[in-house]
Amino acid sequence: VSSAPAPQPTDADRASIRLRIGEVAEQVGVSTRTVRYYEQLGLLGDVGRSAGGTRWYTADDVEVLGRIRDLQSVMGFDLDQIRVILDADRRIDELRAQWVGGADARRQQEILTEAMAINARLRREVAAKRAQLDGFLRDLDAKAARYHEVAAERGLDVS
Amino acid sequence: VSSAPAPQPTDADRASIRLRIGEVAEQVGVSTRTVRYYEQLGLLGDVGRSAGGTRWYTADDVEVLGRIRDLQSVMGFDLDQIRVILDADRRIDELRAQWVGGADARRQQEILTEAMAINARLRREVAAKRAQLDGFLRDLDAKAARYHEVAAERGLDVS
DNA sequence: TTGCTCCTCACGTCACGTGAGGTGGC
DNA sequence: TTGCTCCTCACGTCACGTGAGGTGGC
Repeated sequence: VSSAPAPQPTDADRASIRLRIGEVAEQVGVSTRTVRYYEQLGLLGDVGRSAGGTRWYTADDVEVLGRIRDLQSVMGFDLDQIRVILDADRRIDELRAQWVGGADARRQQEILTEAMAINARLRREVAAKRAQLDGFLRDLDAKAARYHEVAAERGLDVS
Repeated sequence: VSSAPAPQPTDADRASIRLRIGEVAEQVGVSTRTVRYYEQLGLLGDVGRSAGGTRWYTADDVEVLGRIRDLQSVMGFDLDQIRVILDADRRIDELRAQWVGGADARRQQEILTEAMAINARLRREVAAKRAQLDGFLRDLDAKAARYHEVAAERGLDVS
């Protein structure tokens, strides 16, 4: 952990960064088995390999893995649902790359509309989950209050 | 769905209510297989049976099943972690029942202290999860804003 | 050259899903 | 008595965990 400010990686850096599976697994907080499993399911696209067979990962791969982990642990989605979201992400990146190419405007609109719909649906689901958590929090606070009452009634020391 | 106000069940009602597995499963929103699995793991205590072998559930059972489902779907806990919380719940209920009995004050204090500790830990975990969800929500809003920008730049209609 | 990390099977586990084949209860 | 629900195996699935046995790379 350096105290110097982390240098912002340029696009060239992002593409040239080459991490081994153990490094990305630790950065993302999953096991190497998990990283290989996601590749097997096709969630990571094409993963680079050295001549000897060792996998090499880029900064983009790390970002995707972090996104999978978030969608899984925070929202509880299964890998099929996550695949849909990742696919939309990728199509949007593609669209962004075609910015100069001036591709079919009709197709661009389709992709953008779909991405916005997925984003909006996700937002609703996250908001609903937040509401559930708030209810949970209120229950816990009510319970804590009751515990304190009982302790006071019985003269128990639970400071 | 009746429009009349639901009568509050008395303690006697709660104990005498007898539901079959399909009814409780539907009320809680899980499968009958899941209800049997939780019983097999010992999360439900002793479940009643008719002479023919059919399981009978009380209102208390429905409450426990709902709690399991919440702890699982909202917080993402596994069944071993949930077992710890349910056990604490049960010890607290026991303590409440011993109110008149005037049991060992030292033991009561132990139980109450443990329940409060579990409650406090749970509260911290729920609050942390809420913070994660808030971060997620901000990301989604930023993304939606970018989509709208891109659409405006390119003159796409994504109303 | 020595370790540490990587590789590919392949079986195990958790939390159920999903029939198969048979009995129970309003 | 007729259905619909319940019962118990038991195999399947998803998302990995966990060795076994062997090779790779600074």
